[in-house]
Amino acid sequence: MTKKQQPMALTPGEIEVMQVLWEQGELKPTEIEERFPRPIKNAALRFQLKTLLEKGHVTRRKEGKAYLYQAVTQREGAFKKMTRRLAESFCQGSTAGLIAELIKSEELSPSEIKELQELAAQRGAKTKSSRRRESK
Amino acid sequence: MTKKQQPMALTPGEIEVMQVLWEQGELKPTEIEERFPRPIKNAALRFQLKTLLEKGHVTRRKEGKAYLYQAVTQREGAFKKMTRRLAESFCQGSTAGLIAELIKSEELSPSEIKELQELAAQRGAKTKSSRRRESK
DNA sequence: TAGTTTCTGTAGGATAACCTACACTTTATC
DNA sequence: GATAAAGTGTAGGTTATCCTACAGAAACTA
Repeated sequence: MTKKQQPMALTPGEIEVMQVLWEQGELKPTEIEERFPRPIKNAALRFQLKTLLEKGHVTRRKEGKAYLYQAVTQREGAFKKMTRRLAESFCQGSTAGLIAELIKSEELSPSEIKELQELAAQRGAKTKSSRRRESK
Repeated sequence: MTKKQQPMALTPGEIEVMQVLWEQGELKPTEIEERFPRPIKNAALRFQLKTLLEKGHVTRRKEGKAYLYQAVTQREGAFKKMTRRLAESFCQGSTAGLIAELIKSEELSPSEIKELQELAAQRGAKTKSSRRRESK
C-alpha cells in the first residue's frame, strides 16, 4: 500500500526549459542550451527534456540526427496553475486578493501603477459584451 | 565533489502548516491538527514541524508536556519570496508584469475590478505625494 | 568504407520531500 | 510509587528532483 505522491505539475528546473521553448518555439537540445539563461550541461538539460516528455509537457520529432522539441503545455495554462496555487496558499483562493496584496506589498513605479489602473479600467469596461481586441 | 542542492525556502507541505500558525498564533501540534484544512496524521504533521524548526521558520516552547509552536518567518516575507519567483519565471522578474497578466487572464467580478482600481489609485496617490521614497 | 563527430539512451547516485512505525519520556490519576 | 494517557524522538522507507557518466547509434567527411 504505497501512497502515491503526485509530482509537481512543473518543477522549477522544468519551468526554466519550458520558458525557452515558449519563447522560441521548436528547438534542438543544443539550441536550448545556447539560449539558456544560465550555464547548463547538455546532459542536465536532456534530463529535464526527458521528464518533460514523459509528463507530456513537450513533444519532439526527429530532424537529421537530433530531435526538435516543442511545448505542448501552454504558458498561460501553466501560469494559471501556479498562480492558483499561490492564491490558495495565501489568499483563500481569491485571485483578486492575490492581486490586491501584490499591489500593496511590492514597490511599483508610478508609471507602472498608472498602466495597471488603465488595464483594470479596460478590463472593467469589457466584462460584458464587447469583443476582445488584440493590442498589448 | 557534491553539488549542493539548496532546499526550497518553504515547501508546499510546510506552507500548509505555517498558514495555520500565521492565522492562529501559538499552537500545540494537536491544535494545529484540529485546525488543519485537511485530515493529517499527527506523525506527518510533526515531521513538518520538525523540519520547520530545523530551518528556523518556527520556534517552540514547552508548556506542560507538549510544545507550543510559533511562526518566526512572517507571512509577508514568505509571500514576497514566492511571488518573486513567479515573476522571475514568467514575467522577466517584473512584479507589475505579473499583476498585469493576472488582471488579464483571470476572471474577476466587476466589483473586484473596481476595488483593485481604487487600490491602485490610492497606491498611486501615495507614491506621488511622498516622492522622496528612496525605495528599499 | 572507415573514421570522426554529434547526439541519444540508459544506468546510477546524491539530496530533498514526505510519510510511518515504534519505543521512550513526561504528566496526570489512583 | 504504579499506571495509563498523551506527547515526543528517532530510525526507516518511498518517491521526486537533479545531475553525471559512459556506451551506442546516426550522420557527416574523406
